[in-house]
Amino acid sequence: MPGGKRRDPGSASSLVSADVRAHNLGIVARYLAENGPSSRSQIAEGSGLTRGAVTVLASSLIEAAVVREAQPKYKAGKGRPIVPLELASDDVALLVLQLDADKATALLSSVAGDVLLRIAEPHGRPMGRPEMILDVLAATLGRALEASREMGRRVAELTIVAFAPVGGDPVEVLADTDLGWGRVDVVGGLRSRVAGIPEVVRLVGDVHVAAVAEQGFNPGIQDLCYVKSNSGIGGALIVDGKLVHGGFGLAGALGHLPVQPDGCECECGQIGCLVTVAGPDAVLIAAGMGEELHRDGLTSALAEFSRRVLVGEPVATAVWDDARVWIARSLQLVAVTLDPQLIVLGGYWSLLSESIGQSFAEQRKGFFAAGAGSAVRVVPGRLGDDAALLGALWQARDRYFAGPLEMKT
Amino acid sequence: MPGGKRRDPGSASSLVSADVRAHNLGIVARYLAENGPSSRSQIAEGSGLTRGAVTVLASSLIEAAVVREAQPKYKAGKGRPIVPLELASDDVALLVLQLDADKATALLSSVAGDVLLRIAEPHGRPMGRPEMILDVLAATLGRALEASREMGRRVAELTIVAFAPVGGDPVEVLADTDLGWGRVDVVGGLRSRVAGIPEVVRLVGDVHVAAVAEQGFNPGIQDLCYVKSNSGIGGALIVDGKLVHGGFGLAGALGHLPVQPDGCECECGQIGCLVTVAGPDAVLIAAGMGEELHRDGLTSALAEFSRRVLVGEPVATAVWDDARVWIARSLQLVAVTLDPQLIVLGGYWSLLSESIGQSFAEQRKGFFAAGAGSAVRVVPGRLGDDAALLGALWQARDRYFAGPLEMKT
DNA sequence: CTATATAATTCAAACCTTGAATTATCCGGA
DNA sequence: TCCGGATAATTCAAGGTTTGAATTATATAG
Repeated sequence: MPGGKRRDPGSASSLVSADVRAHNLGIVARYLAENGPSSRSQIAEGSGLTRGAVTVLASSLIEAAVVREAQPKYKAGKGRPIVPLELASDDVALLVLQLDADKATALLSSVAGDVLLRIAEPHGRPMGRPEMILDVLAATLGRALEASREMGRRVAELTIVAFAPVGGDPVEVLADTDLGWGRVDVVGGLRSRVAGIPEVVRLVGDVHVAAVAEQGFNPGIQDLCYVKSNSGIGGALIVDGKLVHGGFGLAGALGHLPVQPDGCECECGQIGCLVTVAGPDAVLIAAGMGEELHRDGLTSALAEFSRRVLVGEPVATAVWDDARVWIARSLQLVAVTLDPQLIVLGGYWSLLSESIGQSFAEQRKGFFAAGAGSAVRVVPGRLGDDAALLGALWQARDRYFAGPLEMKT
Repeated sequence: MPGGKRRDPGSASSLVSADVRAHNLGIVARYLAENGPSSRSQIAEGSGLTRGAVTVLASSLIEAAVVREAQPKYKAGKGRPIVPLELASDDVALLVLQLDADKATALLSSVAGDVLLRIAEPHGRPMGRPEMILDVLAATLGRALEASREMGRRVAELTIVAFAPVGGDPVEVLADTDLGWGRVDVVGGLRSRVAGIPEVVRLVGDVHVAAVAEQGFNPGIQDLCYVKSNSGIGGALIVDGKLVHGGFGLAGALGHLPVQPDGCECECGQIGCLVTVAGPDAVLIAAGMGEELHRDGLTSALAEFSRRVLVGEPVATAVWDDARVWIARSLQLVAVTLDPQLIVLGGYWSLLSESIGQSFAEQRKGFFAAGAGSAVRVVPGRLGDDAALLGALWQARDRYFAGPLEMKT
């Protein structure tokens, strides 16, 4: 029985008929996921497949209960009416679990993208204590799994959105230096706390999947740099349409870009990291907002800081005018290195993106000004806080459709 | 007649039997290119294809004269003797043309990788004059094409290795800012000077293809940063095994990384570019070697400078100790951004790679020291001045074998 | 009620690889 | 000289796949 053959993913591997079929099945399923209910002819038209082929492929998908025929909509045309196909998989769900500084969020979705359940559970636990954090995650996860069970849906895949870069092994370990977690086996820790966790579990960085989501909202963009500031400063890179992980999973950690050669020491050990000059704590302290920070928490304090800058409050403005120059310098360092088409700002920077864009333009003014390289744009993220959840969901959906029939076994 | 169908390369395209065959033909051809003459069984073993399939595929390739049966070597084993298959294509050649500051080089090669001809033509023309440079290139190209004709070989593909980043359009235009070329239609200029230029012409950056070559010599490395200094400072990035071009073709231009915030103005318009503090001219002038530079040329002067540093000559050493810190800082900026597995130093930096590595280690000492990210290594390039030529040749060969039968039409 | 138009299906044909069986070729020993 | 053993290469039926034309299905319009 071919098709289940394992191959070395590094070198070019031989192809076989079954691979063709799997690929084309994926095309049909993804077409439905992206374009909503569609007739077989529409799919054929839009995908380049033949109508006959689509018929056969659709039959397989229907038999596997991945797709079903929907109610024929009221129609206008002349000929035989359309029979819309839509994603079925009513017994399957995708689950995304995200941990923030102040809450844990669970998002349960159908493979078609419909949100089935959203839990946002506030917690007051200190982020620096892995065991307590895992308890919080486990509780939320348990509720989501239970809800899924009640709906009669099997969770095909669990994605855990981590608040920091994911270490070398992309599924097992979370290595966070900012919080001093070292290496923690998140998945193992959750398994020992909650029963019924699906086999397929992925651990992804929040900025990474957020970058994926923002790319999806900017059609045609293949090279993108996403930078976000909330708790700390994080970043992720998309090159040639694909997320960059780097050799050890740390690509895009722009918060620790040593931008200021004669700066002060960062807790990471380097000199003049971007976080030391433009990180949220540094900015709030410099703006004399330490009190708000302790009283209202980071997110509120940053929102208030942004407000003050936007209305032109002198102290905040002065602080920000200093900080955004360093941010712009960092962006230019990345821009020179990678030559992206787009730089997307997330977190509270999205509120202040215009001023960052100004600094960036000044910083970049000279650089090959006559060449095409000056076409890079700086824009605020369009998805706000949901970017990471959405990106994780899209990734999960894409993986699900990569082999729609294999996952049904 | 399917197979010739054009598809949208952006989105996922449907697959068909013919694609399977084309893919597997490519596997067989590439296997022979990489491993030399091999029997059908060896190919089957090494590629994952069935012996039966290899037989059929080989027949097609033999019929198309891409492959032929070689002389059966004297054998040791017991059973039926091996019939080695080797790449034929005796009527085809690949041509690479490279322009340096002091010479133009043409490399004519069989698709199997055998060098058929190598011309190195010194020229004293000023690099800043496109028309004169094109004359030089045209002369060398003409000689190479003529030689190929005499050998009875059709040049399937011409690759021009440019000494600077290639602009947005990856085949037509060379945009060099360091030399003030602006945008020059290199291919058009050559076509108007020389007859018989093949249809397929690619224009690539020297550091880009050099990076490809160095990656090939470091098996298993998928994320690599190649940095070279000779005339100026250039760099190229390989991410997930693939060369990065960036949105506008300028990725990896590390010479213009603004590493020194309070530095002096660069001719590119920015402040504190790496070239201003560690570029070849800056270093030679600071070391009091301006005279050697004018008398012996850049390459000789840099070789002499390297020698002085290696023997510990005080002035050169002092200059270098200052420069390599900035180089190391730049490398760390890239390392944080991209998290590569390997940083390869080319040009005269390869001679001084150890000292650069030292500075880099110090620079990096604190950074996530406990994490996996500290595993990046800095090594000298192994291929010297031929790296670019070799890389260009490998790329051309790979492209040739991507569709061995299509190219025979 | 008929003509028309569009959607979906069917089916022979062509293409691919698989995997077992068969043939080819050489070595070593009796 | 002859024969068994071993390995290489080929052959061939079988089972996938898509294609493309022909066919069937089902609506609307007049």
